[in-house]
Amino acid sequence: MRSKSRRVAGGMLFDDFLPHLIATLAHRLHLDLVEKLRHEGINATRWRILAVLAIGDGISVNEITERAMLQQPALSRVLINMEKERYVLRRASRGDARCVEVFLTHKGRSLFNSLNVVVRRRQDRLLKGFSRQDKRTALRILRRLGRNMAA
Amino acid sequence: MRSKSRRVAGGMLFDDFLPHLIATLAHRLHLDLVEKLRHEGINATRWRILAVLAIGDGISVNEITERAMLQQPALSRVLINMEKERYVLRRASRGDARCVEVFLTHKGRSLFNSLNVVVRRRQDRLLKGFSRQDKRTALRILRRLGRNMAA
DNA sequence: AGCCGGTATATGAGAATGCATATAATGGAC
DNA sequence: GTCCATTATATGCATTCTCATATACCGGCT
Repeated sequence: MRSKSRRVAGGMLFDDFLPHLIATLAHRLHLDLVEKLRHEGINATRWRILAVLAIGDGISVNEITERAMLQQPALSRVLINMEKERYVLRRASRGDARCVEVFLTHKGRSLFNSLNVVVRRRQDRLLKGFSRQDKRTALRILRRLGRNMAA
Repeated sequence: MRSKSRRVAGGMLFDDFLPHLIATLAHRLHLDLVEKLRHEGINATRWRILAVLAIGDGISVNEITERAMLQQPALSRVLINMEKERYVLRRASRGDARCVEVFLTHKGRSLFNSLNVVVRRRQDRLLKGFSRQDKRTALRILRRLGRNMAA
């Protein structure tokens, strides 16, 4: 890569833009997802919520907040709306009346499944040209980045 | 990785959540950046704009729209605000009065430079534990993903 | 010159988000 | 039981984003 000495306009070193590259990638990944979902009338936030619930529902708002990396007030409102639209069901916990337990409805689960089909199709495009080996490497690196960030 | 046959709650295949993993990574990258910048009172959108202009300014709003991957109305307003705060300078193009040419002011450029220091410091944490070789690989993969998406 | 389709930017209205704070419920000290 | 610090969720307000549309300007045609 030899980026250390590559220059761009203004005499800045290319390395100075590495953060920009990563930010750009993150934004691209986001836009890619958003575009996939727009036709289905759903946004990235809701999609992450659906995925979290598909992995395991009956969890509290707080729990979803952490798993979907959202802020609690935002999540609270989104869940209320998603309940109005019958994608999820909110129920006060028996044990602790402060907690709201959230469940995927059948409608919500089948939305997630059908979105998954669409999303995976485009995901394939993202990995176009990657050999099996490349994919393994990519996944390993992405996970590692994720872990470093979570730490 | 053998993800093909790994199962999670609800009998779904692990692969079904790959898109979720990628979306999660993108969101994490975004949050990481946002956190880095919050203390400086700036958001991810403005940071990408500063980076684009630092690479080369005197370009039109349209041009920035593409390079920073924003929607034009959003960019228009942000630039107006950034001009009020003296980070950029907007000037009607001499050749084509429809176009607005945008320049970084000295204030804007030094903001970008100081942000870059902060951002790169945390970037290092992101790559903690990566050997020189690993970094090269990571960069290669990130670029490749970016290219595939842009295509 | 005057009209017109096309292009660049701005603006308006509504939804989403972030931050601060209010409400509701818990568990424990007394 | 009652008071209080703590936890879980909801709400208010200001800001930002998205979508649709308006305004301003260009270049070519007549």
